[in-house]
Amino acid sequence: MSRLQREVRKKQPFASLAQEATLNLARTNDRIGIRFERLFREHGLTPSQYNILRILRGEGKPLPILDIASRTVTVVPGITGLIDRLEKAGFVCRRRCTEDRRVIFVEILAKGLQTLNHLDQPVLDLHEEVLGGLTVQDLKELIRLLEKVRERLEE
Amino acid sequence: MSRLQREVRKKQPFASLAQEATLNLARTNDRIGIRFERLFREHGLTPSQYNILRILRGEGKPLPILDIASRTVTVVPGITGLIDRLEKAGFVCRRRCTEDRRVIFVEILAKGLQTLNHLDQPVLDLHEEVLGGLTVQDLKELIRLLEKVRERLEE
DNA sequence: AGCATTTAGTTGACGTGTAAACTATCTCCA
DNA sequence: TGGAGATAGTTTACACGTCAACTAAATGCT
Repeated sequence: MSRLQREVRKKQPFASLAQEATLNLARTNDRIGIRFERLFREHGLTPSQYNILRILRGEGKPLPILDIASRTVTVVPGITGLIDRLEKAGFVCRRRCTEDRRVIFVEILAKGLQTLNHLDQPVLDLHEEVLGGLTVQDLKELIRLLEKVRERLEE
Repeated sequence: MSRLQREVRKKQPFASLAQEATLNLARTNDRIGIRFERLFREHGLTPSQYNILRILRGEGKPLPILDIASRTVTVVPGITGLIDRLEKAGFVCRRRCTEDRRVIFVEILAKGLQTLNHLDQPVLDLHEEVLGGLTVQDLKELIRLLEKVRERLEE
């Protein structure tokens, strides 16, 4: 009986290897996500919010809202509230573009940058920790397999 | 430049292999999830709802609400609304236990069973499809690696 | 018996993801 | 120049996950 089978208290073995792999993937991702969520929450951020701040810092200059959305999994309408909350908390601000009054730039503020800086090392550490069970060979193999899966999913 | 790096339009290479693997995991899981979500939606179900129906069918008899919750990732309060919606849609019904009036059994109804039956083959097929890029060896390796990761996360 | 504690489940508040409909602005072209 | 269509972003409605606080019923201890 596999580890996963025990975890979900399943009585029947899996119908297929593919199914076992898919469920394993979901569960593992879930566990890892929980760890990061906790870390971000200590600094007043959710994973989505952290992600947006990372994008803004990485870009180095204000970005239109839809540009941000296109770089995340977040679908367009969700981004509005996300920016709202980041703005209310003082991490970013909105700035309407003067040439094209439809577009709104989002700029990361000092508080946002500071929070990211504090998080940098812990985030790196957590990445190492959650995958600490794997050797470098394992990691490379895992990455190879995951990219192989996505090759057919991203068409 | 890796596939993932291109996908997220990241300018810097990844800070570590572990980070690259974690993000790959998240993204792959996401893509797969979207496919299943679509399939379930065609039958009026969300992934969480489908999961609950599967648990009920697998058990073969009504289950107390908290027993269901403990078998899912769903945290207790979330289960209430989930059962509410399943009940309103006619997939399950609530039945109060007579010996212990605190517990409420959830029973899967004919409509729920029929819907699951219609989904069985498509679900199997989709599992095969999303992981169709991998050989049997790949699949076993992927499962091995994921379980290795979780070993240290489930403590 | 009687009161504190535990257990089962719900409610409410909030953050997020998704889809459809909407507003405001811009562009293009007849 | 003026109106059709495209584009940027918001609003609304709903499903879900999470936390904290709550109700109701059972248990257990004295």
